[in-house]
Amino acid sequence: MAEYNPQSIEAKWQKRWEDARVFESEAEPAKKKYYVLEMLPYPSGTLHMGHMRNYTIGDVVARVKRMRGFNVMHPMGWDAFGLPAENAAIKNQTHPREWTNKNIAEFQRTLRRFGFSYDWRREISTCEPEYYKWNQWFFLRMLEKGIAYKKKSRVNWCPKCCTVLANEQVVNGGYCWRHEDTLVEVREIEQWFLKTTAYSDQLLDDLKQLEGGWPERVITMQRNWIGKSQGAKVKFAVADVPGLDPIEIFTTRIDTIYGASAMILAPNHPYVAKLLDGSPVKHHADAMLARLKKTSTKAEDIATAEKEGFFTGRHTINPFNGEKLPIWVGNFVLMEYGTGAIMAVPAHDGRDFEFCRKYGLPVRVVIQPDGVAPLDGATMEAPFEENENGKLVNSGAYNGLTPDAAIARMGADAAAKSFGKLETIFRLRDWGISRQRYWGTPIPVIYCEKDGLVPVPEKDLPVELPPNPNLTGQGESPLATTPEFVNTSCPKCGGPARRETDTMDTFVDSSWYFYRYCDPHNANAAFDPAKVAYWFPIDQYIGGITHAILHLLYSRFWCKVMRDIGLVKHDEPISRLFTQGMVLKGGTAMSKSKGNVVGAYEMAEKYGADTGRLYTLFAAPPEKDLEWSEESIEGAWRFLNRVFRLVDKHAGAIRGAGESKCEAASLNEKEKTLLRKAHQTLSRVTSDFETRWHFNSAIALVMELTNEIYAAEPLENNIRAEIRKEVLELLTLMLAPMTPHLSEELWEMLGHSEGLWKSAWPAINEDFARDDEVEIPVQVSGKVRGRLKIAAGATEEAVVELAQADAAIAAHLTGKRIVKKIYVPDRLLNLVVA
RNA sequence: GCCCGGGUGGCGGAAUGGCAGACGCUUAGGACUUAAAAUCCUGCGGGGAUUUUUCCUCAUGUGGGUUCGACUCCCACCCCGGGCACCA
Repeated sequence: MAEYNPQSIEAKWQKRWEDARVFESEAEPAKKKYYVLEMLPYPSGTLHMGHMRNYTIGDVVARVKRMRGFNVMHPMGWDAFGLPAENAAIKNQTHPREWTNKNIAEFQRTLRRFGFSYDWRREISTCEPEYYKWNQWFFLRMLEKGIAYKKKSRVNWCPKCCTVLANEQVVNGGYCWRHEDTLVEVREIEQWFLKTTAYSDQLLDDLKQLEGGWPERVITMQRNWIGKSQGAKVKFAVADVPGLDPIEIFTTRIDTIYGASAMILAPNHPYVAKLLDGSPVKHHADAMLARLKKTSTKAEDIATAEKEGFFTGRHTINPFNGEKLPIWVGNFVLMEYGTGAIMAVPAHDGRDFEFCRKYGLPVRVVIQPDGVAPLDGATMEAPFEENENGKLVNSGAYNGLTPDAAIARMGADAAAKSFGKLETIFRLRDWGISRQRYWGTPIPVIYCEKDGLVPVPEKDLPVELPPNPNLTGQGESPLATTPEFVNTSCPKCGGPARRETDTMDTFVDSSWYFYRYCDPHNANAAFDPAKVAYWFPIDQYIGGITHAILHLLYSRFWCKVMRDIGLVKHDEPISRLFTQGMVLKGGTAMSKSKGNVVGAYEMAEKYGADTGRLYTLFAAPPEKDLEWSEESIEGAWRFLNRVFRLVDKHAGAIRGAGESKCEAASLNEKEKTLLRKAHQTLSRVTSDFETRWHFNSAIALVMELTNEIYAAEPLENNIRAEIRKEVLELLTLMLAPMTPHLSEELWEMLGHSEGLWKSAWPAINEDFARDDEVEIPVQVSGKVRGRLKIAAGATEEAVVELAQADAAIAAHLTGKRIVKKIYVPDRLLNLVVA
């Protein structure tokens, strides 16, 4: 009697897989390909079971597809640049590279311990010059095309850190994450941007290509993020300050313009100061402005914040009817959206209604809903916001038009008189990629006094990070205070020049890394387009919902840029996306800071990788959150032991049985029953793997089969060795994608000299799987009153006759008339009585 | 406020409109053992009837509806989780 020893079994098979190079694959156009990918990890801390769930799901898919005959690429790499490495380096007086590489080694050790079927030859690390050289190369292409550009932009600046903070590092409504008593300032700094907005329409329209393959909610989140809004911009002249240009407003409802009661500006609109200069309200305006600006910070308050504002003392002219309107400043108008100025139409907009009622501004109805008594602006209690089921009133020449028709006409008229035009705006903004940090890709640009901005010539790439940076966490970019990096010569004139000291956002690295996997060691190009053409698009991408917007949007953008410079042919890089649920412990996501992690390596040491893998697949369906339970993992461990003992017990006899085959004709009843169960299980497990991704119910089915085999023990009394072989082999093969090490071991025990990795997914034998006899419930008026054993495929007449002959059922039929019979073949009979 | 998910035993969870609770955990009992662990077997939603057998009945957040039949479809509502949020 052997014992299940996962530690030795797992080490043994990992070595054999590696020696046989089982998971290595090459682009071979004659073969059907499958590219499965899990989001690359940021190597920090240690891997816990939350991470492993992601990789386990991907590995099951990869292994199933291999058994199905696909040429599978399944790579892994490291998102190795980023702030935590730099902060850790400052704290521990080490180099970010040292810290990062130590973590990578630890991550790799853990992933290998779990036996994931990665092609490790394709491993990439984004902090290596061989990789980030191509970030720089792409940047230069984008610079040529005008997609990369520099502009002044507002950034979050912490006066104590003396550096720029990312939005995520601004906490509690405007304070620094590391100095919670320090208010973050807004500063204007020159920053590099990528023109994602040049692709707004494509990024939106191509979402259609992803329908069916991506989760609906991810598509929705991206659509909202891009935020396309069709409307109009209209210029309103300023009435009582000479020499000021007109103020432009944005509206989606130009059809309501005759109902405007005021113009409202964002508190930080550049005109506010000009309008207030010399205004009668100047004396108290500053205090009010400060107050309005303050209310717009805290996210939670925005929902409950009351609309507030003040009159500037100035007026504007409605270009459509020449009406003189007061100009107000309001806290609910955002400078970041549209033009930072709106027209307030209280009768037809909820926010304007609230604001105008509060300050006593007039409410004028200009859209009269169909079929109701005329609305009265003075008394109405809620605005009429619909843009259908109504007609224009009080709108001069436009009276009687539907809102849609009015929008078209008024847009055209405004354009003809050049005070406005219909326009589509987007919420999406350009991607700011400048970071004033060391541990990132240097932006390959040089500033020369004579020649100005000069791109680094391609032959000089990569611009490498200096090995000994001046890392203090203080002051501006560390690169700026490292003279050997900054000082260089101009590629054009050879004169003295300075390098750009900003580095790139790490989302740049992850926007195209999956292309590099196709050709990871190419020294002459980011990749060979032919290899990418074979492997792309990615057939299945698996990761957390946390990346639903930024990473996936940037990746889509990058793909389109690459397509436009001729590197790839597809519009979208990822055909199918799967977002797995989180692993929780004590109700919250595992994280080091919460101290509730279950370490992956420790897990494998205690129970073995196969048990860890099986448990994460069994405990919940993959898209849902999973609450970690130490008791349940014992159950997974017990099950694998059970399977091991079963195979161990029969392996000797099976090996002795040689190559004899199961023949349907010669089977006895017990053999038939067992084979039927095995093939029925196979049939359902196959569909759980292929179409439904219900790994948890697939495992339940395999457990059920195992229980049935145990129930038939001692098998040797009734079931011939070749039948036992067939059944135990199916069991082994069905488990193989989930518990690959154990399955290999069992496969060998069953007498196979060739590795299981060479096996195809087993074929369902329909003859074995077919039921001769089925038990069906019989309902009388929808209530189950009995069960019948019937021959499979029996006719309705035969079944009804049997039912009427059954005493228990007949009892419910006596004295009643059968008014309807519903027979679902081999499933159910329902007799409706009156 | 809007948009997604989700609500089924003590717990995790199963169920193309067709026997609700598969499978696992927990737990109780039994077998094996000097004993324990491991293992194997059996029971385990509530209520009721019954002598074992077994039968009845209620039950998938709440209230309606469609249907011969609803965890599943439709309408309204409640609760939980997530995302977005004054987007003009």
